[in-house]
Amino acid sequence: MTANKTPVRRSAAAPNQADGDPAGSRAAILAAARAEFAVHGLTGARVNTIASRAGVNKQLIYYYFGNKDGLYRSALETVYAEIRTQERSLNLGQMQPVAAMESLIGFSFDYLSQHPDFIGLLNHENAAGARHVRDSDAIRDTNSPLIELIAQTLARGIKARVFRLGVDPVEFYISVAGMSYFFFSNRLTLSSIFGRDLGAADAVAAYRRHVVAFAMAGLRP
Amino acid sequence: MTANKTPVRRSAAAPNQADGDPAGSRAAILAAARAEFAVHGLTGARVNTIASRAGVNKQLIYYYFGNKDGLYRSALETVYAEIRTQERSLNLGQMQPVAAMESLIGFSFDYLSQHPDFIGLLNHENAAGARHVRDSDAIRDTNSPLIELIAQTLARGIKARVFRLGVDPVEFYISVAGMSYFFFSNRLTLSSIFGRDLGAADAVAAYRRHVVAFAMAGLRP
Amino acid sequence: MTANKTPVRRSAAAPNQADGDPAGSRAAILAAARAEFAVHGLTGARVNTIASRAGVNKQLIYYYFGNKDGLYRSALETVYAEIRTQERSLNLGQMQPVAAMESLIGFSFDYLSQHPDFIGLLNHENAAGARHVRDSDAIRDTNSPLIELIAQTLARGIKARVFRLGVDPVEFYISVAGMSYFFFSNRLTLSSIFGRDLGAADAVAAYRRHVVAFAMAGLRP
Amino acid sequence: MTANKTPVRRSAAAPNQADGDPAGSRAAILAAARAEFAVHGLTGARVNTIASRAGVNKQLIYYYFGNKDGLYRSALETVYAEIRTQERSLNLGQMQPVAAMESLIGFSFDYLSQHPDFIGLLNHENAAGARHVRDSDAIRDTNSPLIELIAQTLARGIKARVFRLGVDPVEFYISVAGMSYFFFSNRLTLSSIFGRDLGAADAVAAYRRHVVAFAMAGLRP
DNA sequence: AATGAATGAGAGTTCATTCAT
DNA sequence: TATGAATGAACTCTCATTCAT
Repeated sequence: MTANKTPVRRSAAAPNQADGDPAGSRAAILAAARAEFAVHGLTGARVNTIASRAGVNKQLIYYYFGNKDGLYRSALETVYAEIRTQERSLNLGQMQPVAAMESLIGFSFDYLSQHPDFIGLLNHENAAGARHVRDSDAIRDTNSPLIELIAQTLARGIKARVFRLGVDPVEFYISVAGMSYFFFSNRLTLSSIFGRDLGAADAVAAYRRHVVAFAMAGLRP
Repeated sequence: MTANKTPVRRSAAAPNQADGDPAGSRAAILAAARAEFAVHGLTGARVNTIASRAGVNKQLIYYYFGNKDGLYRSALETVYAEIRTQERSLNLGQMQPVAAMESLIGFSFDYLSQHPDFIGLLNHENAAGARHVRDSDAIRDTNSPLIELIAQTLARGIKARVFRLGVDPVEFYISVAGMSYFFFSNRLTLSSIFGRDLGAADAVAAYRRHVVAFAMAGLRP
Repeated sequence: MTANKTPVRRSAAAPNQADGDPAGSRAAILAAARAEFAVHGLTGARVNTIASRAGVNKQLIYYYFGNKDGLYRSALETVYAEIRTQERSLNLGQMQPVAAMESLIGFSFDYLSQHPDFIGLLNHENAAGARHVRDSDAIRDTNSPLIELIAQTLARGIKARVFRLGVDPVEFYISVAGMSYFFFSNRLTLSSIFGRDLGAADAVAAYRRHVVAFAMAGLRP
Repeated sequence: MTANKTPVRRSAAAPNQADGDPAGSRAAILAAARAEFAVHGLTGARVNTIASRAGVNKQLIYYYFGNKDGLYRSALETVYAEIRTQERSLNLGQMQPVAAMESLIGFSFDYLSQHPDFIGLLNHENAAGARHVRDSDAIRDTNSPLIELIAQTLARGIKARVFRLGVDPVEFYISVAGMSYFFFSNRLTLSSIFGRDLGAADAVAAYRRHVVAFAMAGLRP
């Protein structure tokens, strides 16, 4: 009667839930939201689905995030914060220009490979006018270190006569990211059209090698 | 939509409508559908919106296309048919390998630049599992001549010692298309993040030059 | 097989419904709305209740009136239009001033007696800030003939030395209407407080006599 | 309510709150409740709004009043208790009948003028069936001294030959209260309809004079 | 006395679709 | 070929209320 009075909880019913754990509930909602929004976009996503995937009561979403839009904004900001954190952990200063640039290209490829949510969210956000990214201080204020990294590495490579002159860092970034992004983003239609399974591990590995080689070739003097 | 809906007279109100013109009505619906699906995807698109943009009665959509899914499939097939037609009109056989390849890269860039609907439809289709592209005989059967064109041009260039060996046509195509596709697809978020208007005419022109130069550099022996 | 093909309809299920009769459906919705809004106000009213009382599908309300607010506005305008029509049918020109004024006071009493919806709608509208009345052109533009009638009758009575000078028509109207309005509007609490059933027919009749006598006494020179 | 609800710190934010002051919290809740119920009625009122206006945690309302209905009942009883107290402070015995009656009419007008909450609560209570007034012992048991005061004053006036015979005190009360009540209760719609601002101080003062004069004229022998 | 977290029921509204002509 | 009327299912969101501390 005294000890173990903890009432029976409905835990373990849903996979990601965190009952009685505020921070956990919030995190579970965000994780489920990212996945759902990535696939269906803001309009197409279902709050019901997010709630049940997160293992929480639907209304808790409104309690924490106000409305669907607020949840979407939070999911978007979380995703951007994550990639920025990853980008910041890149340490290329010690490496030779060529190796540094190869790392950077590889990182870009690998990140997209491992974060399909990021791609999905960005695609829908762009299709819908990118209003949320534009309006989010949190996203705009934590800017990417990549452009700066690229610029520095390009400069070092030019000095070392291994890279050619006249490459704009932003354009270079867009090209490199685009080669990877398009591969993952459009993998399904491309696989259908070409009759080749681009999701297979060896296809991915081969394309990774191609991207690195191709981009590096584009930098040669 | 507000008060006292005494049936709204819609004639001559909508720009794309074609009263009493069967083929015109059908075409107007398809055009409106493409635009709507491109922005919102299959789930997010609204049949009501498509009808009013096309200037036709909503029920006419069901009369012609059965249901929303049928309309989506038709829109998708139309869009693919269009790009295939354009691709087929490319005539590179007479050109030198370098010029031919530059034409091809430029064509890919320009087509995406001029057909944002195509990008939007593909993005949503991929996000939703690419089921419709996979299941459409019409799309799969009219396969792209680009891979073959690339392969032939690469071979000619290798023979002429202007291109290097070992470039896979499909991978090359994905890289080249990706550089352009990502630029247009993600133009809005990229503009926000980089604080640079990538929609401006000079930015587009500059990036086009970059893409051609960069891809060609990647082919040098 | 040929004749009597009319499919079985669910008619006669709900009392006020008018299946397949657009004007009837619209009217049934409005009637149900008036009753519901009169009792519960805009916020408290339930669209579900209105639909089922009208015997129509809930969504038909949105089809015809856009939203709850549009329905409320229409109900309010209908109710005002009705009382204006009744007021206009008053014909006092032929009567002697005293008889004319007694008719007018009696009309005001009787109308409120027979239209509890009108009272309920007005009470809620005032409680909520009277925004809809203020914003409705239809209501403001069809102004009441009562003030003019009162003014003319007062003038005739003064000339005939049966009414005193210095009575403002608007203030007189408000007083007379108020005596009746308050009786019907607050009948329930007044009955409770005074332990007297003010809804009983004889109580109503007695109060009617009182109002006429009291108001007329107030006009004596 | 918008994004990222990290628990809003509400202390010192709301004007009426009384942190750590039990009686103050209770009073703040009641005051907020009266205002909210007066405008929106029992059904339309929002517990959330009352809590935030009172500057207290929503749950505290349940701690003190059980549920929304209990809070409503308390608000209603408080309001009735207040007017009864005011009524009891009237001291007309020393005054001449005419002056006494004028005081009484003026009191009724002034009280309604100064207590719009009272009007709002009564209106909604009547619209909803007056169940709470009927069921509240507290309200029914502390009956109004006004009817007795009116009866005594009328009797004194008849004796002094300044009032006529045959005026029923309850009917007289309803008429007098009605003239004032309707003016304040329906001020907004009346202002709209007549295009005259009945909330202006001079309009109120003029109408007060009218009511007193009109009612007194109705009592003349 | 006071609070943050959580929930079930139900509200208004949207939407694809069908009916009937 | 074309349209207005009508509907059921589902969706976002609100709200009173309870839990647990």
